[in-house]
Amino acid sequence: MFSKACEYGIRASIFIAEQSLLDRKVSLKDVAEAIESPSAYTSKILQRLSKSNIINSDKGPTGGFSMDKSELEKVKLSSIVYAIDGDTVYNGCGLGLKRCNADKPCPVHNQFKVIRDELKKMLETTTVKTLAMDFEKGLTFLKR
Amino acid sequence: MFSKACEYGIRASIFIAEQSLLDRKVSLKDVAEAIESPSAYTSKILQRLSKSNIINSDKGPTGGFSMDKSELEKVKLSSIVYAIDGDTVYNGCGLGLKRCNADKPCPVHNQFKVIRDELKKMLETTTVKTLAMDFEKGLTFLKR
DNA sequence: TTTATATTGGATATTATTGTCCACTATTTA
DNA sequence: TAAATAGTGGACAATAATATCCAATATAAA
Repeated sequence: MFSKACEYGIRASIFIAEQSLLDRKVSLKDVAEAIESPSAYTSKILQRLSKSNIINSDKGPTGGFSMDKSELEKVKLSSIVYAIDGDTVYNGCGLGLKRCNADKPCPVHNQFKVIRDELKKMLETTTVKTLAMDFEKGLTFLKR
Repeated sequence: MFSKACEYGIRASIFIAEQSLLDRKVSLKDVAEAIESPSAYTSKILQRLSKSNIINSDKGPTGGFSMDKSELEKVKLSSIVYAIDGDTVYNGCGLGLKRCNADKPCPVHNQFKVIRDELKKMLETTTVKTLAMDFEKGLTFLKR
């Protein structure tokens, strides 16, 4: 569904959000351990999220990654997916055609449209804050 | 969503099915041209579909690929996807966790379950025959 | 202002996927 | 039985995705 980079990105964001709700900045190492991901690779992903203004990053001692508590409910899963995987999830043809659309549809265009629209709606309505709160309560998990 | 191999596999099956409905066997070259895919790579994919008994293949002159007209409505998209991509579409965790399930769910487990179940249902109820008939009518396209 | 710490950015390595090449086998027809 | 045709299987090549390494930069605190 998503690239591995995007999966790490979502998991990392949820962890950073959860820690930010507790007023804690986290280091790259913290993130990589929390979501069980290769840290150097995770670093690249966090850079992209930072450049897309989804997370904050601060250098130096006392530095680390964080998210603004006040803006947390504005961050939807769709923003993260878009920042890392672009819009292929929404616009890419299910059968890989370059110019597949309602006028010149691939054989599964309509069937996929239903699924895709559902997915889009879900990503656009799910906030990182909600996911972070569930994670904080121990209801969900970010590794294994 | 699916691997490129799987996309080619689905497109190839629809083309072979359509031609079989017209009682025509098709060559590898025919398939590759019809779906605009690299023919040597397509060959490998057709081999897998053949081994999974989704398509027939005959060697020698007058040989080629075909599907049994009488069994065409029994062939669902799900069989093709399973033959090429396995069950990751259904069972893989949306965030890449190895042991994600209802008991120990990832943060988006439930949200994804809804989408995934829809997708599964769609793949299991869509027959290649229907898709081939729409394609035959010129309603859908397999390349570009 | 020096030191320690943490992210950044670029180069590089590894792995999986996608794609190619070619000799071989099976089969039909002449 | 020879020749032509079409798929098969194995090795190999190219590309993209994933992952690593390390020097550079920024910054806080001593």
